[in-house]
Amino acid sequence: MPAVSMKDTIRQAAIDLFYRKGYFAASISEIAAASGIRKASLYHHYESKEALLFAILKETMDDLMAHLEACLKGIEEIEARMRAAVRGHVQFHLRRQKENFIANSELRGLTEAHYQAVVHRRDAYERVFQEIIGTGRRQGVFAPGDDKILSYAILTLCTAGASWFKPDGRLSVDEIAEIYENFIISGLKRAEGITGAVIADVSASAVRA
Amino acid sequence: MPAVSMKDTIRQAAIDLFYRKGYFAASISEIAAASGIRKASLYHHYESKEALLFAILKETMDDLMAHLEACLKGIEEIEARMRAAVRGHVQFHLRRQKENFIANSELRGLTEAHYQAVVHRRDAYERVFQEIIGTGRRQGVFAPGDDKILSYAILTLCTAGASWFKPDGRLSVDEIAEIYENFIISGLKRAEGITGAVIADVSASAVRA
DNA sequence: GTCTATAGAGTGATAGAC
DNA sequence: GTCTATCACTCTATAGAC
Repeated sequence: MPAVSMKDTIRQAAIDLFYRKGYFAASISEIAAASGIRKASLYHHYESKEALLFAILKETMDDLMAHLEACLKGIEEIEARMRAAVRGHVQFHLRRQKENFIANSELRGLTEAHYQAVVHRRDAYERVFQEIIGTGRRQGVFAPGDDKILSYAILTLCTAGASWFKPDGRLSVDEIAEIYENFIISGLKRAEGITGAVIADVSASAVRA
Repeated sequence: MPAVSMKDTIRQAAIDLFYRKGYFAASISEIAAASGIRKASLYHHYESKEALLFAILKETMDDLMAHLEACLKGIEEIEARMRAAVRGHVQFHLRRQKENFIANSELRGLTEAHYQAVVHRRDAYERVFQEIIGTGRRQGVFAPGDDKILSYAILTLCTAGASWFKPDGRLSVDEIAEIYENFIISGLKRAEGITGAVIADVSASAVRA
């Protein structure tokens, strides 16, 4: 068999184009051209443009979950679990930047059934984080708070790294992961002197409906 | 003059459709239909689809900056400034959810010149946060850290709220803003016992190139 | 300021030869 | 498994009547 199959070549070309131009702006012709074939030939490997998008998103979500489970395996202490989960999330998103970007921005291109399949996987992934946060809160390791909102906050914070990260930039994947780790653990534990007092609601005037 | 101009009606219809379907997936015909006119008539008000997108994004960015400046006006103490900035950012994003979502996801639809104009505005906005973080760090109020990365973290964290927030949901805008405020201030100050020690880099095996 | 009509290009997808 | 050719449709945008 060949080093890489045409199916994988198309996949990679699609990931690249969906990332750079967006799912709707990238055409089947372009993807085929980037793969070195004509557009009609592409339909031998994927039955539709949407099927190609779904194949990418499904595999990304499955790999993401597998990576998280591998990162958490054997770790019991709750702060260590949170650190490992954050580190794993950041690693995966920075190393597979394009796919993760697509997985977070192109869900609208999916059919209803495929959309549900991807969202169910995403929900299961988020639940792992919510469980760690809830356990830590009940153990008194983390400050009181809303598990769901905090999980969204943590996940999007790390995910966002993928949108500005440059592989040969100033900071390495692990350095960035460590910055996020410390920020998040501190945010969850709550620094001294945080009262939660509500300050004045400034200038709603500048905000329209 | 009319209560709302056709130009504004089109603007609102476009915001709604760009938000729900994405810029490329939403057509001029749909926007016109939602505005109660034919598509040819739309070109009397906006010279192209891209001009319509730019008008929305430019105004959103200008209003965002104006809102931040109003929130910070007269506040000197650094922690209070950070709280006010976060609160203002969350308020604006939750109250003008759709426009902000578009401003964060549809930049690829702009011409090069218009893209630059929006990005310059976004950079200026981010610099306000970086300045607060840097000042706080130098004053010793916040822990050592990377101003830029922390500013991206803070901004995307709050921005993300706009993607799951429901105006008549369980929590109000101000309650959400307060959760973020406390999380961020804690993250910046750093909780006790955070050493910054690097834990093992787990299972790069599950992550492909 | 809105309309009908249409230009001109590109889209996703299919038929059928090789 | 890739090709050429084409279908049926949609898209942004324009011309010109009213």
